[in-house]
Amino acid sequence: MAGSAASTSARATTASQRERRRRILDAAISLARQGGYDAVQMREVADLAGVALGTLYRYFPSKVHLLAAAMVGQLEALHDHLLREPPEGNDAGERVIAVIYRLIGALERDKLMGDALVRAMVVAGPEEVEQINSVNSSIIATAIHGRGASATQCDYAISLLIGKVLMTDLLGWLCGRMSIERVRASLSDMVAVSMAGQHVLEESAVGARQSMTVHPAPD
Amino acid sequence: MAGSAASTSARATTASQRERRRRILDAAISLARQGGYDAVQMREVADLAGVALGTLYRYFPSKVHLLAAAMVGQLEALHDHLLREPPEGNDAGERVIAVIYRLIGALERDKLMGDALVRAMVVAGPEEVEQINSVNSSIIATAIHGRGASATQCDYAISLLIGKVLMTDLLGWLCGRMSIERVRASLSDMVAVSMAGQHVLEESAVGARQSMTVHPAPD
DNA sequence: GCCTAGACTAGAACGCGTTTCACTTGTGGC
DNA sequence: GCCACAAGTGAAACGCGTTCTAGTCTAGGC
Repeated sequence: MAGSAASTSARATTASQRERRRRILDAAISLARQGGYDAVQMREVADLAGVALGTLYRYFPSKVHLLAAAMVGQLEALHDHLLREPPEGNDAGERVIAVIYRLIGALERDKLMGDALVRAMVVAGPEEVEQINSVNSSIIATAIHGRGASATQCDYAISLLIGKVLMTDLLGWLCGRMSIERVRASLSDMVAVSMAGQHVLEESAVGARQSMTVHPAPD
Repeated sequence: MAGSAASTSARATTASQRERRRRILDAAISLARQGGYDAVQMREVADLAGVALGTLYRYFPSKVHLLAAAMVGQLEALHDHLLREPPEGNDAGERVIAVIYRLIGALERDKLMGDALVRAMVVAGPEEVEQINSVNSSIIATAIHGRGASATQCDYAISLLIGKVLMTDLLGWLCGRMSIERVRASLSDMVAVSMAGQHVLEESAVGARQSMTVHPAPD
């Protein structure tokens, strides 16, 4: 959904292959949900999905790839959800906070899965992270400009920065070194500072990052 | 800092034990320098340090602990260096950028070691990260207020945020998903935005710290 | 001196991600 | 029908972090 078909289409050709791929991802999510990163063991995933270990590795070349793909799916689901029920708030800051809190809430409800996904993404390779960042940033950018207006490059640069702090804080929380309150506080600070300071990026045209492709807004 | 010995003293009692500990850390750094995270293999470290594997694990309960301890040492060395030759710059932003660029330069010169240290710290536990963040943030905070003035809570909150973006970007660079130019650009953005927007934290009495009062969780 | 406790050593063993291999299955082209 | 080749299977094997075991060395108390 939300263009996910396009992002994962390069591989699966046969219907049964798409089906296998889905079963594998489901198995991974299921294991993640009940035991976090460590519980997602490749042999277990293969068993649960009903495929051989070698097949699992043919579909996902490593555990990190597997979890990154799972994360993309989850984020796209969140994005869909947000598009259907846009965040409320009068200014950009409020909307961004609303979105972030919704995401944190989701992770709190499913902390173990969050653990698996975030820990995987930290060590993921360029392509996976690019995909994830792309969804991630368009979520935040969408919140910044609200519905209707289109995201500027500045919006995107800001949302990248916020996304980085978000990721670090989530990781800190999941690894047990930050309380959820401190995560919320840190992100409130970050959003407040960003909103207050973002004008400097507009002026200086520093935000011209060409390699960033904004996730296409689906309908 | 110069008193770095104090921060690691809790353990070693005998002189020979301090000596062993130092040999182990040296071995780890040496291996890291020549092959990055993956080259720091516990058996190799033990061999190179001339201790048994069990002994290595008695000193450092895991590879991550070992590398985190090594990182603290390196950061303290950098901090020492910075205290001796403070960063130049007329305003806080320039000084922070100067410090960050110096750090990036050091890592560029020794990329493999950076890889080992940063990747370890990402998954390190609370205590280790606390130590590292502490040094890290005081480096940035020192740069913000320049020599003489004392760091405010706001300075500290800002330096925490910058440190998070810094860590994420370094990780992105070391994992090959960001060019060094993009790292520099991202951090320039971050520092610019922070300096332009930090006043909002001063006003709001730095709600940032322990508890969060402002936004009720939406959803 | 001897004795005990704890530190050190050498090395085997375990767990899990990953790779490899020999074999079977199924699917499109003749 | 048949062939060939990619995809899937099952299981063994490898690498490295980590743990465990059995034996040795060393320092302090009697």
